[in-house]
Amino acid sequence: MIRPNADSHTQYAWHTAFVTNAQRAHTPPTLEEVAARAGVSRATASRVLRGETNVSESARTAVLDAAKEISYTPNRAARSLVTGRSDSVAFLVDETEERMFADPFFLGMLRSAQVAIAAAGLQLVFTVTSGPDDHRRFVEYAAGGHVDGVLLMSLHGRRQLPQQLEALGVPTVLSGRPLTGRRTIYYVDADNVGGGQLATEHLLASGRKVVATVTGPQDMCAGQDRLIGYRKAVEASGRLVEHSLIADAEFTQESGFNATRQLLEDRPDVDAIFAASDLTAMGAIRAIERSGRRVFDDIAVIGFDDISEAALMQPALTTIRQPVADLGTTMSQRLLERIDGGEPPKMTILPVELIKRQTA
Amino acid sequence: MIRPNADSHTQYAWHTAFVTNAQRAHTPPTLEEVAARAGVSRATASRVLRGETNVSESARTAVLDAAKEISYTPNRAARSLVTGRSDSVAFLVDETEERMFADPFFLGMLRSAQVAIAAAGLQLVFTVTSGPDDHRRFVEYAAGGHVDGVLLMSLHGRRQLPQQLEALGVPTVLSGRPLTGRRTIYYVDADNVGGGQLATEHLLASGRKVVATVTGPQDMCAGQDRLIGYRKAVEASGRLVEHSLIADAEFTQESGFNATRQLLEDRPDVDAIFAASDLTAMGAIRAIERSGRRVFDDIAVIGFDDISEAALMQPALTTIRQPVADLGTTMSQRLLERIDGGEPPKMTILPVELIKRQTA
DNA sequence: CGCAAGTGTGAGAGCGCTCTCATGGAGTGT
DNA sequence: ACACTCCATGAGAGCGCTCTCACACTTGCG
Repeated sequence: MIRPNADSHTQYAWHTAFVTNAQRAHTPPTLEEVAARAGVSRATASRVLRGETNVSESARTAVLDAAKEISYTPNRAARSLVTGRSDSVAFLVDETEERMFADPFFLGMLRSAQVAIAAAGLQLVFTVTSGPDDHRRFVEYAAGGHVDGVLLMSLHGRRQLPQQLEALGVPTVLSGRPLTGRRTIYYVDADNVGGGQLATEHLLASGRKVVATVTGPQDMCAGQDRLIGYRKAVEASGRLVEHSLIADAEFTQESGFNATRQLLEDRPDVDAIFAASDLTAMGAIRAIERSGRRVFDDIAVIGFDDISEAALMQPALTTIRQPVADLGTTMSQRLLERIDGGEPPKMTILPVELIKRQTA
Repeated sequence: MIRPNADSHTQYAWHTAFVTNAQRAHTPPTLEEVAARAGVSRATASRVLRGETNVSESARTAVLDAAKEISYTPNRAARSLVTGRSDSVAFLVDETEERMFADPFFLGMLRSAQVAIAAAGLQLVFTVTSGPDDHRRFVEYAAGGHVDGVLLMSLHGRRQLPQQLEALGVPTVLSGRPLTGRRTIYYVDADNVGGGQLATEHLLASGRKVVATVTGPQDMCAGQDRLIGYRKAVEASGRLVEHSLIADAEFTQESGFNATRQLLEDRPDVDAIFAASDLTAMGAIRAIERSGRRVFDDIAVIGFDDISEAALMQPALTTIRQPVADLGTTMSQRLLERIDGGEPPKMTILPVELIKRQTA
């Protein structure tokens, strides 16, 4: 082992010391060295560095000084080995990378999670899975104790991933209400039902007569719930929910465009559309314009999400704002709390908000 | 330690076994257990699992079977502790999160890096730094041996981060030609000079007479080089490079809009614009339309990057395609090679490509 | 003044793995 | 048959840290 000047008490940080082997040049300082330099035992040095209080003031400063002098950073692997914690959490998106990166929602979640997790001193391991093979691999990986917890985004269908992870003792917090095992799973979600309702009520209240909806995918709770909200509002207004006013789409521009084109053919009398996402709404607007009608004047459109493009586009999109940053932050907080052994609320629904712009 | 059925040779995977303590329920199987079950020593089991060849066939299958039966996954922390490798690399973006998430370029890089790194069996630790404080913290972190290498994106100005990391023995690969230390730093970049030249030549060749450019930030090589390309092409055509045809901007829509508005006031005779990025081009187009002129008919516009919006917008944007996926993949490969002790080429410039659409 | 309780400290075990080195048995050459 | 190499294997050390436990030493109280 090459450890130059190990006992020469040089005042320079270890990494500026001369070394011969360029490849494996660096042997970072160990706790042992800090302890020796501070004149205490490894145990005491460890206590100081971990912030325990039952240490004398003199020992504390000696250790802190020594650590600083040699630029000591604890070796996470060693700590991890004994504590059984890895100080990292996985950010897992159950989508193809293509869709993950196409959707501003995920990016917003990644962003806020990154900030929250980094602030707690843990690292974010970023993972994308699509398909059962990936799931199995990830479960194995998590089982190996490589992450202390999982932030799980956008679970499709009735997949059992969260249950499996929890069974392995890996705390998991889900984004979006799960379709199964609602009792046992921790999740954070936006008020999708309330948002769908709010959007539809707004269209109705502004005097629109024939309010249609372009839905999201029905294998995800966000898609389901926003449609439920639409239904509720229509029924509350004393009307009948007409099947011909419900056009199925995904959370993409493309599918929104196609669904709306068909909708406008089937029901030329439509004068308002609640699109289940902003991307869908953008597709709907293109379809409306393509059909020769005018947005707002002929057909009002309201979206869902409030992605950044919504405010910038022409005309600016009226939409239901989802608190993406809050969602990510709350998920992270819940997870961190669970990792520390706490018992935060199992579910949290965050409120949404109507953002009135030019399309409705 | 709770380890139920430790020696009962149950055929069930360990994590389905009954356990009492809900909090720390799980003690994943260890190599020791695999070895015992296979009737070999820890050393031999380790050899098999690491894929060494000097093991008898009978031992190999016994170990593999045993590992499968108890769903064994090696503990990375333990391995890491002895090998000194962490099997993870950092994806570090030297920007505020805001800008990181606003720019499709970074997202594309993140995407391709994620795929490449995951394929190699390593994990991607995602980090965003802005400012010297963050840099210092990151250097400390990397010094602790927590990552085997760093993918560094978008280093601004003359920052010394890559040099520091290399000095610590942490292999680093940069995206974008560094402004300092070019000799010692590994980097991958697109042919920005060639791209700028190609774009400008295309405008000139299609009969445009007064070709302006809206630049990128001049504290980054991408901004500098694209401008150099513009200059080269203008000079090669036998014209003079006019200062009044160079409008300064950042890689954002907003700044592209403002710079172009000013440009059109100063030089109403402009009939073509090379914008240093697609976002800039989008801003430029808005400014052109706002001024009452028509894109292409009055003023041709060409961008740089070929972000996904470029193909979708109306009119579709002519641009220089940067091979983002290749860039990320190549960076990752270079880094992996270096981590394995190889000596890949220090610099790589990937070719760009003219994508002709409707604006030029 | 004696005993219990409290406080700071160090010795040492051990987390799960890799890797070196010694060993023994099979194969090869003379 | 003997020395030799070659190969599969296991024993055991040790990576850097945390944590338990025992030990001295103080302090408080009857």
